[in-house]
Amino acid sequence: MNQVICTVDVVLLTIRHDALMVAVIAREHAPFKGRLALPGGYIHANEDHNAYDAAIRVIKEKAGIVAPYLEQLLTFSGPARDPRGWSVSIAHYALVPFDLVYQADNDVKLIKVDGKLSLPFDHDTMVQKALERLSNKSQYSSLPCFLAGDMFTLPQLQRIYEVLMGEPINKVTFRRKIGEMDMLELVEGGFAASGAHRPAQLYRLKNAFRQRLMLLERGM
Amino acid sequence: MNQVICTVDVVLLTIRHDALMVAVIAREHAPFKGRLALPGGYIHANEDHNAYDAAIRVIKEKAGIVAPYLEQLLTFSGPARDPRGWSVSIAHYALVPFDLVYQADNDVKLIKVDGKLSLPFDHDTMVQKALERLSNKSQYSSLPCFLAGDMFTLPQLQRIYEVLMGEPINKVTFRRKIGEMDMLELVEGGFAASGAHRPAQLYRLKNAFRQRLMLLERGM
DNA sequence: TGAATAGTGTCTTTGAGACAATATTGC
DNA sequence: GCAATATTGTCTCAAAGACACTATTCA
Repeated sequence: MNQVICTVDVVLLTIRHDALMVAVIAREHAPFKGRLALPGGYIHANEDHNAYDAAIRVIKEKAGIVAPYLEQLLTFSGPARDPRGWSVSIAHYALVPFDLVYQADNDVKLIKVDGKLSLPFDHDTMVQKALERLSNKSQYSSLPCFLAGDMFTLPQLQRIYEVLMGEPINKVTFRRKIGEMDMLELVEGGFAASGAHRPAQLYRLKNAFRQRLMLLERGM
Repeated sequence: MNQVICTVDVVLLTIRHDALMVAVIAREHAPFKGRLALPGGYIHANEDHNAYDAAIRVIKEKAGIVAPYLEQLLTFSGPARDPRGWSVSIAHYALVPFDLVYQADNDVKLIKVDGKLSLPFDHDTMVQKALERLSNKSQYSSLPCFLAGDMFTLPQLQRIYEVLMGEPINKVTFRRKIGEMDMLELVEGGFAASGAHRPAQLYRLKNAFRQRLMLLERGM
């Protein structure tokens, strides 16, 4: 009556060339052995403090990194989503700067999220729900900063916001909002030169905002 | 290694005399037998289609009603939250008009949520998270309508919004927003007389909005 | 008629977006 | 200087809130 399989899955997202990418790995075991799927695994009751810790462990084991941002997404459940039987998967989503995924020693493949994914289980739905959550939260928080690297320019950050929200933002408004949030500090003497034009000032997140989200009263 | 207990819990909320109340029931079995706690129970793998259906079943069994609004909240997990062992509880929250809870034949008790609750397990946290979610969603959606009855006046609805959001709303702005959402229809000849003053017009939700939320671009 | 709440009109203030002017770089 | 992008100033327009006026009921 309570034969329920308990797992966690992680929708690990990053951004590259103005495109959102999701991390997938070839499955080592049945079911769907060899197929590309979201990183995931059983909850280890003897080892994990809770599902969040299980997700941290999965990211570390499968992608070799510690994600700057990780949040519980939704829990998927039912008799048919996993051929092994009635199952529960506590889905999470993680945001990681591209360099962090790329430099790590892992077998992760990155797939653009705008095409058809055709992942096994209900992983397509998980990705879709993660994108919805991300799109919503980006409108009224500092969440997108976790996809930028340690240092970034305001035009770069604006492009990230635009990719996540799926629509252009007014430049003046964007800078006003970022100013209101008061979460960035200027990198002294740091400029990003990228061609025959004025270089952009580099910024970094203030320490206080590396651990928590800044919320906006009114959205972007 | 995968000895995990799987349950669902429901934060069933209603509003009475401008105060938010949560439904609790005396526990029939150990642990915490006799203590007031959120309605919940094991997932029945042979019977439930998924966790959402399990929550519907729990509400029906324990409170004798079908909630107009039900949504998955968060999943709570860990070795210590339930004395029976490493457990997962998929928490949901439900919104129900007061009359529906009150008329039903059940053993539900309603407690104001503003005092200290001291519920067993991590149920206090569940209630707190439900209130946060409710407060957030109320700012930019029609969610509070599910706490009103079949018919209601605009002043009544405004008071519900104010209770959920925890702050007063400008009357003119409120009516402008409700008008924009275009989700209410006037009840012909329906007025709520309540004393020595002009009676208020009764409205009801248009049919299309009984099943889905209306979202606002900018919040209340 | 007076008190009380419902409902509406309108003015003021605030904030978002448009536009454009200035700044800095490599060629 | 010219092209290209960064950064900032300012004007315009739309939305939110304040205020007040009218409407309707019962005592």
